[in-house]
Amino acid sequence: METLQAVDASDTQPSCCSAQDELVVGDEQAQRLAKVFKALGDPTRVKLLSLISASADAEMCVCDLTEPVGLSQPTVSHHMKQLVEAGLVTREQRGRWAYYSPVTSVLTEATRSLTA
Amino acid sequence: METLQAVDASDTQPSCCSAQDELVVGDEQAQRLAKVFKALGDPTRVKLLSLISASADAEMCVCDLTEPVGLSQPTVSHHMKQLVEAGLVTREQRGRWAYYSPVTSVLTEATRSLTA
DNA sequence: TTCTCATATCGACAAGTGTCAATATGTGGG
DNA sequence: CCCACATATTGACACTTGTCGATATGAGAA
Repeated sequence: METLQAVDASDTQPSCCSAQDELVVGDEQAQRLAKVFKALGDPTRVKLLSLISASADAEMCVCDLTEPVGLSQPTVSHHMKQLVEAGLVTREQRGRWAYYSPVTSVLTEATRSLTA
Repeated sequence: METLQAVDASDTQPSCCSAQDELVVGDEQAQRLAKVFKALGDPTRVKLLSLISASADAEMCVCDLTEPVGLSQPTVSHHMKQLVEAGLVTREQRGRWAYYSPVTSVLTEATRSLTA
């Protein structure tokens, strides 16, 4: 099984203040940023992240997400995995349920890397 | 030929203050947001947008973009078209050259729609 | 008009993606 | 232990996407 290499916020702009400070993003950073944006390049995943962020305690399990998006449980699980791998949400197993929480900093930092 | 329906900034969060104010994005908004993020879901397009934004006058033609990304001219032209259709850049024909300028508000507003 | 050059479009191909049904994994309860 | 249930993985399928070479379009120059 491969490790889920999540992208944390600080990793989104790694060499922002290094000696070789370039205005243009490098190859590696472009790939990391694209990974984040790509995870939100599907309407279903946009809706899923929105649902999680809008929930009262910003936590939801898959069972709560399946019905709003109108897709099968395996499909929702698949989408959530991509959001986790992009670092946009975190997954916590509690009992039989998996709870997801948003990590807003990843998206805001990625956006800042392209608009600064 | 189909029209290039670009997404402008104000259209990114249309019903933000309407009577039926929902915290969760609707189907149409999810599609519009996904279209913006999807355009940045490729490392090449991330780099292209970064190149344009970093240029002195924030303007570049295709001929200047082909070499930095190391791809063929048709491929760069194809990527630029997607950025234009997503509303992330604008295209202006001046003489024989096509100049592209960044529209940062589209990305920032899209991000705000998911992090507010 | 004709030539040149910058860009866009077309056609084709390999690779990736979203979706589901079926199945596997793992967690708590009895 | 075995059962029930929530979630993840697998296999398969249609569809999309990134890329290129070849060609078309369009704008200035001669």
